[in-house]
Amino acid sequence: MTESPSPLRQTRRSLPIALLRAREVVMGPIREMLAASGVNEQKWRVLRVLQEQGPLELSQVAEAACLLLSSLTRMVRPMEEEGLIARHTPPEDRRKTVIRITEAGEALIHRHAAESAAIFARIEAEFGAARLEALLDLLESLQKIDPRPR
Amino acid sequence: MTESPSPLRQTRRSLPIALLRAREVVMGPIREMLAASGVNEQKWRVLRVLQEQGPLELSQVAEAACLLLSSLTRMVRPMEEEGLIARHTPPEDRRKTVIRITEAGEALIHRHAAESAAIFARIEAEFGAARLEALLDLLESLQKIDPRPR
DNA sequence: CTCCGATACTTGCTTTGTTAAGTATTTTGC
DNA sequence: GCAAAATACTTAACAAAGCAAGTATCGGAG
Repeated sequence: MTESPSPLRQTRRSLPIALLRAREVVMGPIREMLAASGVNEQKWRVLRVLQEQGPLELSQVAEAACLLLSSLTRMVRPMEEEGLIARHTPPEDRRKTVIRITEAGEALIHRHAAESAAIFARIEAEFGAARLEALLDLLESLQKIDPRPR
Repeated sequence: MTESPSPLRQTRRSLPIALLRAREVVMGPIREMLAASGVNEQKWRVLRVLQEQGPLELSQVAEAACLLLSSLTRMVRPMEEEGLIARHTPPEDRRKTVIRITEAGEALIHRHAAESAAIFARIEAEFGAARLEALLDLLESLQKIDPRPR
């Protein structure tokens, strides 16, 4: 096989693909852990946001949990029925919906707190705390750029 | 607002969220660009893989483009009908399906090559070439770890 | 007070992600 | 050879992502 494919073989490293794969590595074990409780990654993110930041409007939750508002809307009813969150409409602006985490929701988070911490500890140990910090710094500042040409 | 929410406000930086947001920053403009041609991000990834690596078996494409095989299977027929790729079954192993990019597919890539390059050039310029390299290195080595506890 | 544009969600529709099962071909072990 | 295991997809079914369009409030200009 002389293997000199006509395509230019640019094989430049791809940032989009690297981000996808990294996400898989990190979230795979988390998803696995959550499967036992019947919550998925998105519900987990919503609960974490509510637990860390207190009651929020749907738009704020969507922003913080990296979800589209429409996706969140569809998650809210099931999560309320499962007793994980509670919602109310503030009388001063009835367009809004504010949700908060319930005790059952907090309990669910605490049930997984140890394992979740173990997963991230493992990542930190395998990867190195310093490199993890560096990665987070880079990712954070990447978010600040405006990639639109012109 | 005294703002001292009862939840512990751990506000630890979250690797999963950071990866999600970074992906949005990078892929947002690409998706926008592709919308005009009626191809989505996944088809774009498949075409790029084929263009860079030449004809491949479905499994190999799925691996390279970060898709599940079942997702790829579903995309292949429409992409073939749109004339972007061609498929054939190698006689020496008729379980396999090999796909390659067509001229129309290459044309589509070339139509967007300039804009795509501009987007990544913009990212590189805003973010810094050295930091981009560092980020890619970190992401690449993150993929190599095994995050399962124990 | 009333109409108009902006907000904050909601819904509908299509495509994808994910899992699990199913089908068609090889390959292997006796 | 030949049944059993492995490989390489396919299909089915259902939750979730994304996008566009629709609904209910609100805030303001006249």
